[in-house]
Amino acid sequence: MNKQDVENFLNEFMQNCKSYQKKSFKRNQTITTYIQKRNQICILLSGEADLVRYELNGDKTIIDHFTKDDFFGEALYIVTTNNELYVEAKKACEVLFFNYNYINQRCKGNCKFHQTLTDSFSKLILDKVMDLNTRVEILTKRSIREKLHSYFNILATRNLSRSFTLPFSLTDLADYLSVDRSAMMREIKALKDEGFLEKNGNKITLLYN
Amino acid sequence: MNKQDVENFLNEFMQNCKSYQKKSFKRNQTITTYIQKRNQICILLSGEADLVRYELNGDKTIIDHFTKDDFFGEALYIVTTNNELYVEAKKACEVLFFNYNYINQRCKGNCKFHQTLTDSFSKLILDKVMDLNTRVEILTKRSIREKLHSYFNILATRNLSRSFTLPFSLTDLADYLSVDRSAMMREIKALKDEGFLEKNGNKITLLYN
DNA sequence: TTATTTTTGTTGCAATTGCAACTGTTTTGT
DNA sequence: ACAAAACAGTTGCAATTGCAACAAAAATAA
Repeated sequence: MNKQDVENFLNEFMQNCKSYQKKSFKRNQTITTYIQKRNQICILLSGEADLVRYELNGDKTIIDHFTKDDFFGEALYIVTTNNELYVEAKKACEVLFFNYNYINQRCKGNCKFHQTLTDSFSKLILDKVMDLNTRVEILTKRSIREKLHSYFNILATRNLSRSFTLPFSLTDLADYLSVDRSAMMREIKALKDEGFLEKNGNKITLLYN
Repeated sequence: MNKQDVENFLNEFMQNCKSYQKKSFKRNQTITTYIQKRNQICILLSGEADLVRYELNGDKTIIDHFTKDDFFGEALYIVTTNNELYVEAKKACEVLFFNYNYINQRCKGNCKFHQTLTDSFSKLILDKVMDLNTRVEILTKRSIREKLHSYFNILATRNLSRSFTLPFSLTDLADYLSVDRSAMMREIKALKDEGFLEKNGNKITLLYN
Protein backbone atom coordinates (compact mmCIF):
# COMPACT_ATOMS: atom_id res chain seq x y z
CA MET A 1 0.00 0.00 0.00
CA ASN A 2 1.70 3.17 -1.18
CA LYS A 3 0.91 6.79 -0.40
CA GLN A 4 -1.52 7.05 -3.34
CA ASP A 5 -3.35 3.94 -2.19
CA VAL A 6 -3.58 5.35 1.31
CA GLU A 7 -5.01 8.58 -0.03
CA ASN A 8 -7.62 6.89 -2.20
CA PHE A 9 -8.60 4.62 0.60
CA LEU A 10 -8.94 7.46 3.08
CA ASN A 11 -11.14 9.49 0.77
CA GLU A 12 -13.48 6.55 0.37
CA PHE A 13 -13.37 5.77 4.04
CA MET A 14 -14.24 9.29 5.13
CA GLN A 15 -17.16 9.51 2.75
CA ASN A 16 -18.65 6.27 3.94
CA CYS A 17 -17.89 5.81 7.58
CA LYS A 18 -18.57 7.96 10.59
CA SER A 19 -16.54 6.10 13.19
CA TYR A 20 -13.71 8.59 13.25
CA GLN A 21 -12.97 12.12 14.41
CA LYS A 22 -11.18 14.75 12.40
CA LYS A 23 -9.33 17.55 14.17
CA SER A 24 -7.11 20.44 13.19
CA PHE A 25 -4.00 21.60 14.98
CA LYS A 26 -1.77 24.65 14.78
CA ARG A 27 2.00 24.63 14.84
CA ASN A 28 3.47 23.51 18.15
CA GLN A 29 0.20 22.14 19.46
CA THR A 30 0.21 18.68 20.99
CA ILE A 31 -1.80 16.33 18.83
CA THR A 32 -1.78 13.42 21.22
CA THR A 33 0.21 11.87 24.05
CA TYR A 34 1.24 8.26 24.48
CA ILE A 35 0.42 8.08 28.13
CA GLN A 36 -3.16 6.94 28.53
CA LYS A 37 -3.98 3.65 26.90
CA ARG A 38 -6.51 4.77 24.38
CA ASN A 39 -5.69 2.31 21.59
CA GLN A 40 -5.80 5.30 19.38
CA ILE A 41 -4.77 5.26 15.74
CA CYS A 42 -4.18 8.58 14.03
CA ILE A 43 -3.65 9.43 10.40
CA LEU A 44 -2.05 12.69 9.39
CA LEU A 45 -4.09 14.12 6.52
CA SER A 46 -1.95 17.22 6.08
CA GLY A 47 0.93 19.02 7.75
CA GLU A 48 3.94 17.66 9.58
CA ALA A 49 4.35 16.31 13.08
CA ASP A 50 7.00 14.69 15.27
CA LEU A 51 6.84 11.97 17.86
CA VAL A 52 9.13 13.25 20.60
CA ARG A 53 10.38 12.23 23.99
CA TYR A 54 11.67 14.64 26.60
CA GLU A 55 14.26 13.25 28.99
CA LEU A 56 14.43 14.36 32.58
CA ASN A 57 17.67 16.21 31.79
CA GLY A 58 15.94 18.22 29.07
CA ASP A 59 17.30 16.27 26.10
CA LYS A 60 14.73 15.98 23.37
CA THR A 61 14.64 13.04 21.02
CA ILE A 62 12.67 12.94 17.82
CA ILE A 63 11.52 9.37 17.74
CA ASP A 64 9.60 9.65 14.52
CA HIS A 65 8.67 12.22 11.92
CA PHE A 66 5.28 12.17 10.24
CA THR A 67 4.13 13.67 6.96
CA LYS A 68 0.91 13.42 4.93
CA ASP A 69 -0.81 10.05 5.18
CA ASP A 70 1.48 8.70 7.86
CA PHE A 71 -0.25 6.99 10.71
CA PHE A 72 0.67 6.84 14.38
CA GLY A 73 -0.80 6.34 17.83
CA GLU A 74 0.02 4.49 21.02
CA ALA A 75 -1.46 1.31 19.56
CA LEU A 76 1.70 1.36 17.43
CA TYR A 77 4.11 2.29 20.13
CA ILE A 78 4.01 -0.05 23.05
CA VAL A 79 7.11 -0.11 25.20
CA THR A 80 7.87 -1.31 28.67
CA THR A 81 9.12 2.04 29.86
CA ASN A 82 6.90 4.74 31.23
CA ASN A 83 8.27 7.65 29.31
CA GLU A 84 5.97 10.40 28.25
CA LEU A 85 5.78 10.71 24.52
CA TYR A 86 4.15 13.52 22.60
CA VAL A 87 3.12 14.01 19.02
CA GLU A 88 3.70 17.67 18.27
CA ALA A 89 2.51 19.54 15.18
CA LYS A 90 5.46 21.09 13.36
CA LYS A 91 3.12 22.79 10.90
CA ALA A 92 -0.65 23.18 10.81
CA CYS A 93 -2.06 19.65 10.78
CA GLU A 94 -5.29 17.84 10.06
CA VAL A 95 -5.57 14.52 11.83
CA LEU A 96 -8.00 11.62 11.70
CA PHE A 97 -8.54 9.74 14.97
CA PHE A 98 -10.07 6.34 15.40
CA ASN A 99 -9.84 3.45 17.76
CA TYR A 100 -7.64 0.44 17.18
CA ASN A 101 -10.45 -1.85 18.30
CA TYR A 102 -12.32 -0.95 15.15
CA ILE A 103 -9.65 -2.51 13.08
CA ASN A 104 -10.36 -6.05 14.10
CA GLN A 105 -14.07 -5.56 14.63
CA ARG A 106 -16.89 -4.92 12.25
CA CYS A 107 -18.63 -1.64 12.98
CA LYS A 108 -22.36 -1.67 13.72
CA GLY A 109 -23.31 -1.16 10.10
CA ASN A 110 -20.94 -3.98 9.01
CA CYS A 111 -19.23 -1.22 7.05
CA LYS A 112 -17.10 -2.58 4.25
CA PHE A 113 -14.51 0.15 4.75
CA HIS A 114 -13.61 -1.25 8.10
CA GLN A 115 -13.00 -4.49 6.31
CA THR A 116 -10.70 -2.72 3.88
CA LEU A 117 -8.92 -1.16 6.83
CA THR A 118 -8.50 -4.57 8.45
CA ASP A 119 -7.07 -5.95 5.24
CA SER A 120 -4.74 -3.00 4.81
CA PHE A 121 -3.63 -2.80 8.37
CA SER A 122 -0.99 -5.50 8.30
CA LYS A 123 0.55 -3.83 5.27
CA LEU A 124 0.58 -0.48 7.04
CA ILE A 125 2.21 -2.14 10.00
CA LEU A 126 4.83 -3.72 7.75
CA ASP A 127 5.67 -0.22 6.51
CA LYS A 128 6.05 0.83 10.11
CA VAL A 129 8.36 -2.12 10.75
CA MET A 130 10.41 -1.08 7.74
CA ASP A 131 10.74 2.46 9.09
CA LEU A 132 11.77 1.18 12.48
CA ASN A 133 14.32 -1.20 11.01
CA THR A 134 15.77 1.67 9.04
CA ARG A 135 15.93 3.77 12.17
CA VAL A 136 17.69 1.01 14.08
CA GLU A 137 20.09 0.57 11.18
CA ILE A 138 21.07 4.23 11.44
CA LEU A 139 21.21 4.40 15.22
CA THR A 140 23.46 1.37 15.53
CA LYS A 141 26.15 3.15 13.53
CA ARG A 142 28.88 4.10 15.97
CA SER A 143 29.98 7.51 14.77
CA ILE A 144 28.22 10.68 13.65
CA ARG A 145 29.88 10.38 10.26
CA GLU A 146 28.55 6.87 9.75
CA LYS A 147 25.09 7.90 10.89
CA LEU A 148 25.01 10.77 8.43
CA HIS A 149 26.38 8.57 5.69
CA SER A 150 23.79 5.91 6.36
CA TYR A 151 20.90 8.37 6.53
CA PHE A 152 21.96 10.32 3.44
CA ASN A 153 22.25 7.09 1.47
CA ILE A 154 18.74 6.15 2.44
CA LEU A 155 17.41 9.53 1.33
CA ALA A 156 19.33 9.28 -1.93
CA THR A 157 17.96 5.79 -2.57
CA ARG A 158 14.41 6.91 -1.85
CA ASN A 159 14.84 9.89 -4.09
CA LEU A 160 16.56 7.91 -6.87
CA SER A 161 19.15 10.67 -6.96
CA ARG A 162 22.31 11.69 -5.19
CA SER A 163 20.66 15.07 -4.61
CA PHE A 164 17.86 15.40 -2.11
CA THR A 165 16.30 17.81 0.33
CA LEU A 166 16.43 17.02 4.03
CA PRO A 167 12.91 16.35 5.33
CA PHE A 168 13.59 18.44 8.41
CA SER A 169 15.82 21.15 9.84
CA LEU A 170 19.41 20.44 10.82
CA THR A 171 18.44 20.94 14.45
CA ASP A 172 15.82 18.23 14.13
CA LEU A 173 18.17 16.02 12.13
CA ALA A 174 20.54 15.99 15.10
CA ASP A 175 17.68 14.95 17.37
CA TYR A 176 16.65 12.26 14.90
CA LEU A 177 20.17 10.85 14.72
CA SER A 178 20.39 11.27 18.49
CA VAL A 179 23.63 13.27 18.43
CA ASP A 180 24.72 16.72 19.53
CA ARG A 181 23.84 19.38 16.98
CA SER A 182 27.16 21.22 17.01
CA ALA A 183 29.10 17.97 16.71
CA MET A 184 26.92 17.03 13.77
CA MET A 185 27.48 20.42 12.12
CA ARG A 186 31.22 19.98 12.58
CA GLU A 187 31.02 16.58 10.89
CA ILE A 188 28.93 17.90 7.99
CA LYS A 189 31.49 20.66 7.51
CA ALA A 190 34.28 18.07 7.52
CA LEU A 191 32.42 15.99 4.92
CA LYS A 192 32.07 19.10 2.76
CA ASP A 193 35.75 20.04 3.19
CA GLU A 194 36.83 16.51 2.31
CA GLY A 195 34.74 16.65 -0.85
CA PHE A 196 32.21 13.98 0.06
CA LEU A 197 29.18 16.20 -0.36
CA GLU A 198 27.82 19.59 -1.36
CA LYS A 199 25.29 21.44 0.70
CA ASN A 200 22.96 24.29 -0.23
CA GLY A 201 20.66 25.06 2.66
CA ASN A 202 18.71 21.85 3.20
CA LYS A 203 19.67 20.39 -0.14
CA ILE A 204 22.44 17.81 -0.08
CA THR A 205 24.30 16.32 -3.02
CA LEU A 206 26.48 13.28 -2.43
CA LEU A 207 29.74 13.25 -4.37
CA TYR A 208 30.70 9.63 -3.80
CA ASN A 209 29.12 6.38 -4.96
CA MET B 1 -0.66 -13.59 21.53
CA ASN B 2 1.84 -14.58 24.19
CA LYS B 3 4.57 -17.20 24.04
CA GLN B 4 2.22 -19.94 25.26
CA ASP B 5 -0.31 -19.08 22.57
CA VAL B 6 2.41 -19.17 19.95
CA GLU B 7 3.50 -22.60 21.15
CA ASN B 8 0.00 -24.06 21.14
CA PHE B 9 -0.68 -22.62 17.76
CA LEU B 10 2.54 -23.96 16.29
CA ASN B 11 1.89 -27.46 17.56
CA GLU B 12 -1.50 -27.48 15.92
CA PHE B 13 -0.15 -25.90 12.76
CA MET B 14 2.63 -28.42 12.34
CA GLN B 15 0.31 -31.36 12.82
CA ASN B 16 -2.13 -30.14 10.21
CA CYS B 17 -0.26 -28.33 7.52
CA LYS B 18 2.58 -29.34 5.28
CA SER B 19 3.43 -26.00 3.74
CA TYR B 20 6.50 -25.46 5.81
CA GLN B 21 10.03 -26.78 6.19
CA LYS B 22 11.71 -27.66 9.43
CA LYS B 23 15.48 -27.56 9.68
CA SER B 24 18.08 -27.97 12.40
CA PHE B 25 21.24 -25.95 12.85
CA LYS B 26 24.35 -26.25 14.95
CA ARG B 27 26.02 -23.46 16.87
CA ASN B 28 27.54 -20.78 14.63
CA GLN B 29 25.76 -21.99 11.51
CA THR B 30 23.99 -19.43 9.38
CA ILE B 31 20.25 -20.04 9.48
CA THR B 32 19.32 -17.57 6.77
CA THR B 33 20.48 -14.39 5.08
CA TYR B 34 18.48 -11.27 4.31
CA ILE B 35 19.85 -10.78 0.87
CA GLN B 36 17.66 -12.57 -1.61
CA LYS B 37 14.03 -11.54 -1.58
CA ARG B 38 12.48 -14.77 -0.50
CA ASN B 39 9.60 -13.38 1.58
CA GLN B 40 10.64 -15.95 4.08
CA ILE B 41 9.18 -16.16 7.56
CA CYS B 42 11.04 -18.24 10.12
CA ILE B 43 10.04 -19.35 13.58
CA LEU B 44 12.63 -20.46 16.09
CA LEU B 45 11.32 -23.62 17.74
CA SER B 46 14.32 -24.09 20.02
CA GLY B 47 17.75 -22.65 20.61
CA GLU B 48 19.01 -19.10 20.32
CA ALA B 49 19.98 -17.02 17.32
CA ASP B 50 21.04 -13.48 16.49
CA LEU B 51 20.29 -11.22 13.57
CA VAL B 52 23.64 -9.61 12.85
CA ARG B 53 25.17 -7.16 10.45
CA TYR B 54 28.86 -7.01 9.62
CA GLU B 55 30.18 -3.60 8.63
CA LEU B 56 32.92 -3.23 6.07
CA ASN B 57 35.28 -2.18 8.86
CA GLY B 58 34.60 -5.41 10.72
CA ASP B 59 32.24 -3.99 13.33
CA LYS B 60 29.52 -6.43 14.18
CA THR B 61 26.10 -5.28 15.29
CA ILE B 62 23.53 -7.54 16.87
CA ILE B 63 20.34 -6.19 15.38
CA ASP B 64 18.06 -8.64 17.12
CA HIS B 65 18.23 -11.60 19.43
CA PHE B 66 15.85 -14.53 19.04
CA THR B 67 14.78 -17.18 21.51
CA LYS B 68 12.17 -19.93 21.46
CA ASP B 69 9.04 -19.05 19.47
CA ASP B 70 10.40 -15.80 18.12
CA PHE B 71 9.84 -15.26 14.45
CA PHE B 72 12.02 -13.49 11.91
CA GLY B 73 12.80 -13.35 8.22
CA GLU B 74 13.39 -10.77 5.53
CA ALA B 75 9.64 -10.27 5.15
CA LEU B 76 9.96 -8.53 8.52
CA TYR B 77 13.11 -6.64 7.77
CA ILE B 78 12.81 -4.51 4.72
CA VAL B 79 15.22 -1.63 4.53
CA THR B 80 16.39 0.62 1.77
CA THR B 81 20.05 -0.22 2.30
CA ASN B 82 21.78 -3.16 0.75
CA ASN B 83 23.54 -4.44 3.79
CA GLU B 84 24.05 -8.12 4.21
CA LEU B 85 22.30 -9.47 7.25
CA TYR B 86 22.70 -12.90 8.72
CA VAL B 87 20.79 -14.93 11.24
CA GLU B 88 23.36 -16.96 13.12
CA ALA B 89 22.66 -19.82 15.50
CA LYS B 90 24.15 -19.09 18.93
CA LYS B 91 23.13 -22.53 20.14
CA ALA B 92 21.73 -25.58 18.38
CA CYS B 93 18.48 -24.43 16.76
CA GLU B 94 15.37 -25.87 15.20
CA VAL B 95 13.69 -23.55 12.76
CA LEU B 96 10.41 -23.56 10.86
CA PHE B 97 10.48 -21.92 7.41
CA PHE B 98 7.51 -20.83 5.38
CA ASN B 99 6.67 -18.21 2.84
CA TYR B 100 5.09 -14.90 3.66
CA ASN B 101 2.77 -15.22 0.68
CA TYR B 102 1.01 -18.03 2.50
CA ILE B 103 -0.06 -15.65 5.16
CA ASN B 104 -2.44 -13.69 3.02
CA GLN B 105 -3.41 -16.58 0.77
CA ARG B 106 -5.41 -19.67 1.39
CA CYS B 107 -3.36 -22.78 0.78
CA LYS B 108 -4.62 -25.34 -1.74
CA GLY B 109 -6.49 -27.30 0.89
CA ASN B 110 -8.12 -24.12 2.28
CA CYS B 111 -6.33 -25.10 5.47
CA LYS B 112 -7.83 -23.45 8.52
CA PHE B 113 -4.44 -23.12 10.13
CA HIS B 114 -3.39 -20.68 7.49
CA GLN B 115 -6.44 -18.69 8.44
CA THR B 116 -5.38 -18.75 12.08
CA LEU B 117 -1.94 -17.62 11.00
CA THR B 118 -3.44 -14.74 9.02
CA ASP B 119 -5.47 -13.70 12.03
CA SER B 120 -2.50 -13.95 14.36
CA PHE B 121 -0.06 -12.30 12.09
CA SER B 122 -0.95 -8.69 12.80
CA LYS B 123 -0.59 -9.41 16.51
CA LEU B 124 2.81 -10.99 15.95
CA ILE B 125 3.81 -7.96 13.94
CA LEU B 126 2.63 -5.65 16.71
CA ASP B 127 4.95 -7.53 19.06
CA LYS B 128 7.74 -6.95 16.58
CA VAL B 129 6.89 -3.25 16.46
CA MET B 130 7.02 -3.18 20.24
CA ASP B 131 10.47 -4.77 20.25
CA LEU B 132 11.71 -2.31 17.66
CA ASN B 133 10.32 0.66 19.55
CA THR B 134 12.07 -0.57 22.65
CA ARG B 135 15.29 -0.94 20.71
CA VAL B 136 15.02 2.59 19.33
CA GLU B 137 14.25 3.86 22.81
CA ILE B 138 17.51 2.37 24.06
CA LEU B 139 19.65 3.36 21.09
CA THR B 140 18.56 7.00 21.20
CA LYS B 141 20.04 7.34 24.67
CA ARG B 142 23.18 9.42 24.32
CA SER B 143 25.57 7.75 26.75
CA ILE B 144 26.55 4.20 27.60
CA ARG B 145 25.34 4.74 31.14
CA GLU B 146 21.90 5.82 29.96
CA LYS B 147 21.71 2.91 27.52
CA LEU B 148 22.54 0.42 30.26
CA HIS B 149 20.11 2.08 32.64
CA SER B 150 17.36 2.00 30.05
CA TYR B 151 17.98 -1.61 29.10
CA PHE B 152 18.30 -2.85 32.66
CA ASN B 153 15.04 -1.15 33.58
CA ILE B 154 13.30 -2.90 30.73
CA LEU B 155 14.65 -6.28 31.87
CA ALA B 156 13.64 -5.53 35.46
CA THR B 157 10.13 -4.55 34.36
CA ARG B 158 9.76 -7.69 32.23
CA ASN B 159 11.02 -9.80 35.09
CA LEU B 160 8.89 -8.03 37.71
CA SER B 161 12.02 -7.85 39.83
CA ARG B 162 15.06 -5.69 40.25
CA SER B 163 17.12 -8.86 39.84
CA PHE B 164 17.41 -10.49 36.46
CA THR B 165 19.74 -12.51 34.28
CA LEU B 166 21.10 -10.97 31.12
CA PRO B 167 19.73 -12.79 28.09
CA PHE B 168 23.14 -12.78 26.46
CA SER B 169 26.84 -12.45 27.16
CA LEU B 170 28.40 -9.10 27.99
CA THR B 171 30.21 -9.19 24.67
CA ASP B 172 26.89 -9.52 22.88
CA LEU B 173 25.27 -6.93 25.11
CA ALA B 174 27.82 -4.39 23.89
CA ASP B 175 26.97 -5.27 20.30
CA TYR B 176 23.26 -4.99 21.08
CA LEU B 177 23.67 -1.55 22.65
CA SER B 178 26.02 -0.68 19.80
CA VAL B 179 28.90 0.45 22.02
CA ASP B 180 32.48 -0.60 22.60
CA ARG B 181 32.73 -3.56 24.95
CA SER B 182 35.59 -2.26 27.08
CA ALA B 183 33.89 1.10 27.45
CA MET B 184 30.72 -0.67 28.52
CA MET B 185 32.62 -2.81 31.05
CA ARG B 186 34.19 0.35 32.46
CA GLU B 187 30.74 1.87 32.83
CA ILE B 188 29.30 -1.24 34.50
CA LYS B 189 32.22 -1.19 36.92
CA ALA B 190 31.55 2.49 37.65
CA LEU B 191 27.87 1.72 38.29
CA LYS B 192 28.90 -1.04 40.70
CA ASP B 193 31.43 1.20 42.47
CA GLU B 194 28.87 3.96 42.82
CA GLY B 195 26.42 1.51 44.38
CA PHE B 196 23.79 1.54 41.63
CA LEU B 197 23.88 -2.18 41.02
CA GLU B 198 25.27 -5.54 42.02
CA LYS B 199 26.57 -8.05 39.54
CA ASN B 200 27.18 -11.76 39.84
CA GLY B 201 28.20 -13.19 36.50
CA ASN B 202 25.27 -12.49 34.24
CA LYS B 203 22.89 -11.75 37.08
CA ILE B 204 22.24 -8.08 37.76
CA THR B 205 20.46 -6.53 40.73
CA LEU B 206 19.48 -2.89 40.56
CA LEU B 207 19.91 -0.99 43.81
CA TYR B 208 17.95 2.12 42.88
CA ASN B 209 14.28 2.68 42.14
C1' DT C 1 40.36 -34.64 30.23
C1' DT C 2 42.85 -31.65 27.85
C1' DA C 3 43.44 -28.25 24.40
C1' DT C 4 41.29 -24.50 22.19
C1' DT C 5 38.23 -20.87 21.83
C1' DT C 6 35.39 -17.53 23.83
C1' DT C 7 34.35 -14.44 27.37
C1' DT C 8 35.45 -11.36 31.17
C1' DG C 9 37.91 -7.85 33.25
C1' DT C 10 41.34 -4.02 33.01
C1' DT C 11 44.09 -0.03 31.56
C1' DG C 12 46.62 3.83 28.97
C1' DC C 13 46.00 6.65 25.32
C1' DA C 14 43.95 8.82 21.28
C1' DA C 15 39.95 10.23 18.92
C1' DT C 16 35.40 11.60 18.96
C1' DT C 17 31.67 13.73 20.90
C1' DG C 18 29.07 16.77 23.88
C1' DC C 19 28.67 21.18 26.20
C1' DA C 20 28.57 26.05 26.52
C1' DA C 21 28.65 30.08 24.53
C1' DC C 22 28.58 32.99 20.90
C1' DT C 23 27.11 35.53 16.19
C1' DG C 24 24.51 36.10 12.21
C1' DT C 25 20.56 34.60 9.40
C1' DT C 26 15.96 33.07 8.51
C1' DT C 27 11.30 32.21 9.80
C1' DT C 28 7.19 33.12 12.33
C1' DG C 29 3.67 35.63 14.74
C1' DT C 30 1.23 39.88 15.64
C1' DA D 1 6.57 45.77 9.25
C1' DC D 2 8.67 44.72 13.23
C1' DA D 3 9.84 42.06 17.16
C1' DA D 4 10.63 37.62 18.78
C1' DA D 5 11.79 33.06 18.16
C1' DA D 6 13.99 29.46 15.82
C1' DC D 7 17.75 27.95 13.06
C1' DA D 8 22.51 27.73 11.20
C1' DG D 9 27.12 27.98 11.77
C1' DT D 10 31.45 28.19 14.76
C1' DT D 11 34.90 27.19 18.31
C1' DG D 12 37.55 25.98 22.71
C1' DC D 13 37.54 22.79 26.07
C1' DA D 14 36.16 18.89 28.92
C1' DA D 15 34.17 14.46 29.19
C1' DT D 16 33.17 10.29 27.19
C1' DT D 17 34.04 6.73 24.23
C1' DG D 18 36.64 3.70 21.26
C1' DC D 19 40.89 1.24 20.33
C1' DA D 20 44.59 -1.82 21.32
C1' DA D 21 46.50 -4.89 24.02
C1' DC D 22 46.77 -7.54 27.75
C1' DA D 23 45.87 -11.60 31.50
C1' DA D 24 42.72 -14.58 33.72
C1' DA D 25 38.49 -17.25 33.90
C1' DA D 26 34.99 -19.91 31.77
C1' DA D 27 32.93 -22.51 28.21
C1' DT D 28 33.28 -25.58 24.35
C1' DA D 29 35.12 -29.09 21.40
C1' DA D 30 37.97 -33.06 20.52
